Amino acid sequence: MVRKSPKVAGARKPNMREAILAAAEELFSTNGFNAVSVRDIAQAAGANPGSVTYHFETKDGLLLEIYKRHCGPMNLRRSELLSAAKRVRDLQDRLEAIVRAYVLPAFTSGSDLAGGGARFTRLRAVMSAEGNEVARKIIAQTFDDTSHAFIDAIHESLPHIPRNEIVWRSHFLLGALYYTLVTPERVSRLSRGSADGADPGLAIEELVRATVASFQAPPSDSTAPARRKAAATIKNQDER
Amino acid sequence: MVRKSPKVAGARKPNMREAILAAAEELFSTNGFNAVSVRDIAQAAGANPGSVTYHFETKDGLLLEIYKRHCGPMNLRRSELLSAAKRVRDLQDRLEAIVRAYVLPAFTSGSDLAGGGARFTRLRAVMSAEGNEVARKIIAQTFDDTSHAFIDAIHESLPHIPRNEIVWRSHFLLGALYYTLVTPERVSRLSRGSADGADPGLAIEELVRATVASFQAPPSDSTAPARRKAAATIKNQDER
DNA sequence: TGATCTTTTGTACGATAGTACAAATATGGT
DNA sequence: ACCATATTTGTACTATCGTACAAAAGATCA
Repeated sequence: MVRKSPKVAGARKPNMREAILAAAEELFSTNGFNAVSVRDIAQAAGANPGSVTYHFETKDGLLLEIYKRHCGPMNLRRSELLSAAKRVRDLQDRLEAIVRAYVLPAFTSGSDLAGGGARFTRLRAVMSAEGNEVARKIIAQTFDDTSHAFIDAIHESLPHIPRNEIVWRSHFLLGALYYTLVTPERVSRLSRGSADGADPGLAIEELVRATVASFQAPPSDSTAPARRKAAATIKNQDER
Repeated sequence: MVRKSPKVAGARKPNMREAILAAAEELFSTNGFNAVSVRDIAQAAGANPGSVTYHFETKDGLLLEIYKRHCGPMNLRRSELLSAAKRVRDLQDRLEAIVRAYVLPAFTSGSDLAGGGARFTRLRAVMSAEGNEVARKIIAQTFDDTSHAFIDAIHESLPHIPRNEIVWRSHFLLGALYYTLVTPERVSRLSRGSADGADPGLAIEELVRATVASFQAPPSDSTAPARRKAAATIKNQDER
């Protein structure tokens, strides 16, 4: 008897299903959904186009499976890191730990898939930019809980900042995160080669540092009655 | 006689070329390049598919023309606002003015095209996510000068921050900007309806506020020899 | 008005898309 | 060895893609 297991036969042979998933992930995340054909994916995976249909039925089904594969592990990792971060005493350090707990799983692998973290996050970035419907549904279902948990945790470490401000700023964090994964070479180009946009460690540190500071900014509404002047001057110029 | 003017006949008749450009802009910026067919564009513009070929030769040519149409005005506007911002005396206020000069033209119109600013910025976001080649070339040629000008200006108002840090943080700014235009409804959803992600005025204020704070964050390198401890603890946990 | 040029229309062609499906092959239990 | 099942292959169908191009329609000016 000993574990025959009709599916996922342990390891030995190259698993076509996995190869297709990996190829699709890579191609979708760099070229977008519509620019990649099922034939492209099959070729990259060393498979036959029919195999894709066999394993995933449709192209949408393939995308859906990629999401299902990654969402669980990544959110689990985030929960673990968030729990640990919440136990940090010092409020400043706790905030940084929370932000790091959000950012880190997006760059590194959320499961045993090699390098899958950054690739999957890049995929999510591209799908959200393309307004992909399949992705939109999954994302709202799967990530909103996590997002709320992080927003609440950040809010607790910054009680004087209104929750809406936290929402905005965590939205900006996600945008920065996505963009860094989608266009890392732009950083290298603009910094004249002295910084590598594709270096995950560096990107994480920079992103965490900047984001923590942004969360700590004073709220926009009904505060700082002074100061306003110079900014208002410029603003009037802006709008003719 | 009285103004016949072969092109751009003043107003009266609907200008097909403009209609096609507008339709393409809208469709590309919401669905991506590859998901939109020339026929879709023609239909949305009330034109014949052949007209698109006549005016722009190819689909790529149409995209190129959209970029040419907007890049000049938007960069001009940014230059004007940047010049004004640089004249602000107070360093803190100047930084805010510079950031605003960068953000504002991306939301509001850079020329007389109605509401074109946000739409075109959204288009750039989507194209960059899809790795579109036509866009990539134009962007590097057209926007890098502007980006450097802003980075330098910010650097001058924050002399103690290394230039590379400014590059990273302005990169994050652009990512946040893009993402806000691409997925505004996410803000509304997460803030439980009490904030409208699609409100440009609100988005600009929040973005400027958060970004200014992020620029002012202390540099990551070789600073703050204390503090490090708690963060390092969490980090070790992260990496197993 | 008639001649000339610009713009729009209608249609068609070859390429490629997603997917279906039967045949071929590999696999694992008996 | 045999069978049943799982997987892979090869191929074909239909739809739609970007684009070309000739004909129709509209505009401009002598």
